[in-house]
Amino acid sequence: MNGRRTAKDAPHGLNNTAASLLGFLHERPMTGWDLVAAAEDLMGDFWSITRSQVYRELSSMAGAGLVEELERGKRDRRPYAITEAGRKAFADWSAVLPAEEAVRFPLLLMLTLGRHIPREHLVAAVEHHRAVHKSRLARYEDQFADMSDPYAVATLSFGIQYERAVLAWFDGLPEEITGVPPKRSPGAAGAP
Amino acid sequence: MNGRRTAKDAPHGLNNTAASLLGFLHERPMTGWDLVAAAEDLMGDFWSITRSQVYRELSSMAGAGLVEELERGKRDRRPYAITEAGRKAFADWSAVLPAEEAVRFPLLLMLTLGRHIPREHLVAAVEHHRAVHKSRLARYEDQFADMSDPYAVATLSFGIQYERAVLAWFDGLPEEITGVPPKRSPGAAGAP
DNA sequence: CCGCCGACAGTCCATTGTGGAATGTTGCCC
DNA sequence: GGGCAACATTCCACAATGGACTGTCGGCGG
Repeated sequence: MNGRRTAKDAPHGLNNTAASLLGFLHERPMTGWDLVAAAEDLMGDFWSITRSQVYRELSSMAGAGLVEELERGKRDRRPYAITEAGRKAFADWSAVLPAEEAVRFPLLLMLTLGRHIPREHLVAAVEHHRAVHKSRLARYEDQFADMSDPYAVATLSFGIQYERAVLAWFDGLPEEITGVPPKRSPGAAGAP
Repeated sequence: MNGRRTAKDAPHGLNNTAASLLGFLHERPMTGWDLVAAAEDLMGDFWSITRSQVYRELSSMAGAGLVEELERGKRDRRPYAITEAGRKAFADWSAVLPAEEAVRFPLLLMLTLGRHIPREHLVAAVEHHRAVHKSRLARYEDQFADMSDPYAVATLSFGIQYERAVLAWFDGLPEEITGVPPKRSPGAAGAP
């Protein structure tokens, strides 16, 4: 086919979560707790890592020599530093094309099956989500003000564009689903 | 067998995957294979179910009496029909507000860590994804033509809006990442 | 008529990811 | 000096994924 490298034959052996940890550890040594906080802060809604996963990956990477455990601190605090092998593995990972995104949207599932669901439930679900997305967009636009790092801005911009698209989509939903006529034309296919 | 209350004994006891299967089975009896195909076809990129998961849920729901196994057909084909209890469980599920969507976007992870990644890798990743999204958008717009069911249209519209947003976002990415100046203003914060 | 290839159908398993409960520690406020 | 909130890790059950594996059948070339 195209001979492109995919995650399958990758020589680094990292999953995305492990790679993200190594990425953050480039800045400074951190504990699992710190790493969860950093990821939550920087990528919050479009990438998620969980405590359990983080600690699991850290100890497995420690075993593989990609990170090393530093002196324990207060409260059993256990910082890890990246090693040379870790930098190498991260560099290898970064050379591989990232996989396509996965979107799991239960509301869409519900709408797809909408034919078999009472209208009032559909309406309630849509209204709920509309509110959630509205407030997320507001939050992102707020954050956008004090941002300068172009990499952080890129991620945040994605969030803003995404939320705007979702909101526009809500506005174009047909009366069968929302109970009220669309605010805009279904908008999806026609010109903007 | 402990007395603990888990998701399984919740009012409806369905996870989203199980619920989606019951939803499809409202139309007609289907096999696991058919169900995977139906889900793939209708919700493809924004909801995914896997074979393993489907067969597991089917046999567990058969045990719970939510579906019943019909006569085996050729090639071990094993259709399931929804039961009254299944309809009830689905109705209960449909009354609950769907959870928020989860977006896992490895490219965003890569960009967030972009500071530690050679520019050429970032550029390659972005270009690759741009192509993927461009062709997905084209595919959706094609499909849009022969669609009448408003529920299917709603899902497809989401796809179209989403892909357009992603493409616009690509166009606004800064030179640090793409290697070329943005085609549009970063667009995220300013007025449309 | 036979052999075999490719699409169909289901099973199994390792790994990854999620969510929450349980446990312990420490700083700090009253 | 007691108690509470925030910090930090561990453990576990369950959900979801993806690929390998097995078997079945339909149709086509020889």
